[in-house]
Amino acid sequence: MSDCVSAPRLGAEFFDRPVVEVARDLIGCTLVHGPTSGTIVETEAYHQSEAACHAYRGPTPRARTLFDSPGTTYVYLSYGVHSLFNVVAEREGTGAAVLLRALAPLDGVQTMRRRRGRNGLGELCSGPGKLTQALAIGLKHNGIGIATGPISILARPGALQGLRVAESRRIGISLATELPWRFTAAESPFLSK
DNA sequence: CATGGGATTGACT
DNA sequence: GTCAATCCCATGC
Repeated sequence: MSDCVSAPRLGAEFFDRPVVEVARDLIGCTLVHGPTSGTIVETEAYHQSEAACHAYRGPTPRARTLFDSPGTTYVYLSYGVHSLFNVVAEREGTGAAVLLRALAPLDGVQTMRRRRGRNGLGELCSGPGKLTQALAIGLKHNGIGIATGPISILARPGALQGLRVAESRRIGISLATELPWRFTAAESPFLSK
């Protein structure tokens, strides 16, 4: 198989599995929006059964999207400043999603530099708020299908099949911090700080 | 209806 | 190391 052929787009069925599996398997896949894309190097899983998840208190107006069908996007505003991008996992009616926390920039690097107001490759997508700014993902992209909409995820390319994935505890939360639900591409220089 | 906090970032001491 | 920005939304009266 040649890596010159782009990897297939992930369908909704990829996300119709336990959210922790989905989070781990998204490492090495490619997030694409228009001319910009990057390799996913850091993710976190969130599930309605633990208190750090927005779905913990049921389908409130904000968390409603989390209970939608697998493969639906969940975008919300953090600290009144940053849009954070998630993809809903598990069957419809279960509140669970994977937060994308960092990418290794691939295409459209100049566009990312302009949107971010930063030049360093390591400053473009190395955080959940940074990658949405670099890829121009905002609240208007909440609740759309990752399998058919303008934002897509491509399967892990052959060259990355041997990628080593590390697990650790989630970052930036105060509840359920003991769960090892953060996944990273081992030794990637593009992880969040 | 009023209030408080947050799955972050960047600037500054 | 500290801290403000900025606003949606969950909660409580």
